[in-house]
Amino acid sequence: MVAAVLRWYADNARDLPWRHPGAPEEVAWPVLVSEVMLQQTPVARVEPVWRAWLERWPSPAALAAEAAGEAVRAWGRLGYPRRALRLHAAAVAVVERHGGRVPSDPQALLALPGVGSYTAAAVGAFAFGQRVAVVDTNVRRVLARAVQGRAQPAPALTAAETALAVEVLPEAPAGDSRLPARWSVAVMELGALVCTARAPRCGACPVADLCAWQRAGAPPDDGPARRGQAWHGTDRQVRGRLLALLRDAPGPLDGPALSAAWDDDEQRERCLASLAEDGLVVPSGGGWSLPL
DNA sequence: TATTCGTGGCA
DNA sequence: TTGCCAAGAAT
Repeated sequence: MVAAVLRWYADNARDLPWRHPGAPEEVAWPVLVSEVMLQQTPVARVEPVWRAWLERWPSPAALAAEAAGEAVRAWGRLGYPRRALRLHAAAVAVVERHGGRVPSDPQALLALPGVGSYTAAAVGAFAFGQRVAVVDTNVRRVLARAVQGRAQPAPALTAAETALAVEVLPEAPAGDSRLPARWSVAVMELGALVCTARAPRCGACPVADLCAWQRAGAPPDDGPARRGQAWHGTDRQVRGRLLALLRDAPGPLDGPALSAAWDDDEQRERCLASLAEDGLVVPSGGGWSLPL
């Protein structure tokens, strides 16, 4: 399976800018930025924001020197804007705790704001070439099908899935220390381009012949139905509208200006309060602004 | 462990 | 058109 997937990746990998090779100290920050932006966000929407972000803040120190609100503004419409705040906080932590260099130590990475088990592993593998299991939704889906014979992975990451990812992670042969990391990105790419959630292109899959799910006749998902994310009328929608107004405004906005975001006064105020609690907005001159 | 947290494209 | 889903993290 390893050789087939690696061959497929060599021929089919997308040319994504954060994958361009380089010394760890050169690529660690770009990789970290990409991984945080890619959390729950499609590649196509990340790429232009990532380019502008790194042009403006080519190092953690550059970002750390700016107001957090500028990060929120530059985040644009990527969604989950708390990630922008956390990435800014991570830059500050990198400067304060690691001399401005993104750490390679897994525990140090995990300790950074906005960096969880996936992102820490991804930075370790893709920036530093470490042999660590990178378990994202793509990897989980590919392994669920190819190895476990299931249509979809469990609703939440389980210890068994992590153990399986560790089990299939290849050793680095002599002279190719980065092969385990390449395996991880290859499986992710396979999940993103071929072994997709909805309509997998099994005819184009390099491991279709040994896929447990295919061999079982591609049975439908037998797990519990996933509950969709509500949107219309939710606090998320209201928070999104409020923040959109503030992103597009040069300075603070007062109550009347923000009332344009949502008619329901009670819900609007509640959401404003929750945004303030998250640090995404701060009181400013009787109104509100992005954090300073 | 289950929820919460944006946004927009696509089937 | 509506629901699904996209390189998760924090609580």
